Amino acid sequence: MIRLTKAGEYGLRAVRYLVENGDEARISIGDISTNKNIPEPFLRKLFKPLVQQGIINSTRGVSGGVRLARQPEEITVLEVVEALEGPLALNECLLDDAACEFLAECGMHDVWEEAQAAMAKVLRSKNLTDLTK
Amino acid sequence: MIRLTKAGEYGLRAVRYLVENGDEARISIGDISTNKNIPEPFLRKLFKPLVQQGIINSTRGVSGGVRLARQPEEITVLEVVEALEGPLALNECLLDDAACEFLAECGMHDVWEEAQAAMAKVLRSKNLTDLTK
DNA sequence: CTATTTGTGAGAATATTACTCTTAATAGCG
DNA sequence: CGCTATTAAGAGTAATATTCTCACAAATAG
Repeated sequence: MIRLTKAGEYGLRAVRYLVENGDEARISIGDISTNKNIPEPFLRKLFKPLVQQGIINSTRGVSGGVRLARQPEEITVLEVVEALEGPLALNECLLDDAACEFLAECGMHDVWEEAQAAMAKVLRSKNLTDLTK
Repeated sequence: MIRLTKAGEYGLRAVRYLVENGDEARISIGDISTNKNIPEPFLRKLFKPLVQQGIINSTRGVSGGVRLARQPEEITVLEVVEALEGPLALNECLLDDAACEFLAECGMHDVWEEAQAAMAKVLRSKNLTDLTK
């Protein structure tokens, strides 16, 4: 179906919330969940890859929470999407040549590659401040 | 995960087979299935939307089968992909505004729209003869 | 120590994808 | 005309991925 999943949708929504409320030191995942209408335990999971990817910074305990690890201008939308959804790959063969049993005579491989590059270019050209406009 | 499904993969493969074997009047789905290594009953189902969309022409009975309904140069890859996978929509909000509960303040909508347009442009610029190169 | 907040693992519910089996139409032949 | 072989069409089922929940563990400020 070639569509963003809830993981991407929710994750982006949460990150945008952090961009807009970046003044405050740290924001709890519970807050984000309430304000952005995202199931809390699910959202909690989504932060794991964002932290691993160096996009988000988290601390536990009282007055802990999450915040952007870098300036929003320095984080591209592509980066966030790939952290949440895995590497962009419109077709499996773009990730792993072995996945295509007809690679040599495929014909589609190059088309997908070109389409994906066009899409990636757009997502890479936007940073997190672009989302608040 | 934002990825093509087997429906798109198999369907495109089948259509390409028709482009390459267009000389013969009609080709049975069983033939395509054997030659392109696609589960037959599943492939059968994929032809329904292709026929409805006016991409493929089918007749039942002895010496029946399927063939392209138009010249391959006049069929774009986008058309085939959309017949098989449904309309291109990287996010649900691009299909139906009501799907987004935060539309007014979304910020992502325009980004997805732009990314999708870039991708669609590539897929629209390719026709079926491009797949045989 | 205690209240608070993130982290983790197992797994249930739901949606999507992939596949199979049965039914209907068609052409050709006797 | 009616039977039969052949082929597409449609209904129904199984497998897989996604989404979400729950229970508990680990860290931290005060």
